[in-house]
Amino acid sequence: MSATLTNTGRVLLGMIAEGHATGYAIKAAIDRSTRLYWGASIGGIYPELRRLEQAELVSSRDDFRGGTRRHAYSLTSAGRAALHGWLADPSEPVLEMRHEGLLRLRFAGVLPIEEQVEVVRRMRTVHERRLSELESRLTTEEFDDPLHRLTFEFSVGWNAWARDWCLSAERSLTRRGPRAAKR
Amino acid sequence: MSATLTNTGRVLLGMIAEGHATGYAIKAAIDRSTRLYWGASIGGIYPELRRLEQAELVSSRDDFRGGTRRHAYSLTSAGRAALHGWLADPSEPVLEMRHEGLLRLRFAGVLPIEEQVEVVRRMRTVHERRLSELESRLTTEEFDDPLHRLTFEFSVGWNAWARDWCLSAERSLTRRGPRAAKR
DNA sequence: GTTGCCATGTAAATGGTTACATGATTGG
DNA sequence: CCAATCATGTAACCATTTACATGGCAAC
Repeated sequence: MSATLTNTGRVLLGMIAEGHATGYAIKAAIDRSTRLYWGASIGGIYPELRRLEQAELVSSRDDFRGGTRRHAYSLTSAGRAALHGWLADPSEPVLEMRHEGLLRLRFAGVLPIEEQVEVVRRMRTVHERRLSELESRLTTEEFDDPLHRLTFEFSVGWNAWARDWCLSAERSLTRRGPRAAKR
Repeated sequence: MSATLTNTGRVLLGMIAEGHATGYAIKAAIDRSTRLYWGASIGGIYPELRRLEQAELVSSRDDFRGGTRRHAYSLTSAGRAALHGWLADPSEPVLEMRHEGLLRLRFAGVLPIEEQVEVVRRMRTVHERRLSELESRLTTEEFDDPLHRLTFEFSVGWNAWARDWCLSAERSLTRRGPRAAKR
């Protein structure tokens, strides 16, 4: 039974397809790329790899590096099929966001207007920090895969857009003026 | 002890501050506004309300509507202080995304180029669907609170930006041409 | 009289993060 | 020889989602 492939499992399949063979290497690859829009933490990766192996979507061979035993995973044909099936799946993909900065702004009405602007400013710095980190990586890192680069650029663009939105929100809040307090 | 205020708890405080008194009404208000950037589901709301009450951040009085008992919550002064403290908190706010469309695109390299474009197209329709839903609500619904409107407009803008990004990604993938297959 | 909404609640399962533990290898 | 990195793993915990269950009220 192909049964239930978890979302973390799908990332693993994709990463293994790209040639990242060990749990450790996969984790590093996730941190370099999908973490921005789909995270996975090390504590969940190893058990999930074993589950995938049990489901026969991946196979592993022991690969000794000196005395260190590591598991080198590769896709089975069922795994390749599962990956393709997921990519071509016409069902609505998950899209959700947890944006505490926006959430704070949503409730900032209880604060005086100057502090409301501060809330947006702090929201902006989050996006700016992300943006400058990503932009510097864009120049220093190599992007082997064109789709890795493309999705990376999505993150750059979205953070830039959000920063600009914050700037314009700050202006519109300030324009309302420090004395035009919300009731 | 003010101790640990969970993120769901914070949304509840904010909603109660706005005058949404019952768990049910709070849930409805969340669905109308913060769901886009901070969800909470009904199963978690009632227990969390009781936890907040135990922590003395909110107080409830029984409010009978005929034979239906409902709990009308309001903020205590400690609750108001906790809300203000959170809003003014200079620490880095949470910002994360789960974007399956992007994730699929990240791994779409295993597919032929025409199907890669399809992956982006499906990602675009997600944003388009959201966008048209939000835009229609923008004209029909009333936005009592200006910050409710502002954060709502953020979601509109972000989905529009993402749709445009998809369109340009589709063009750049198509330009690469159906014969320039990825290695 | 029945459908749909208001209203509250619990239990189980899910999915994930964090922290801890271990140990080998590599490079300075 | 020490620190950093490679490598795997487990246990505890956490928040949240889903499903189920109950029942009154309002409108048609």
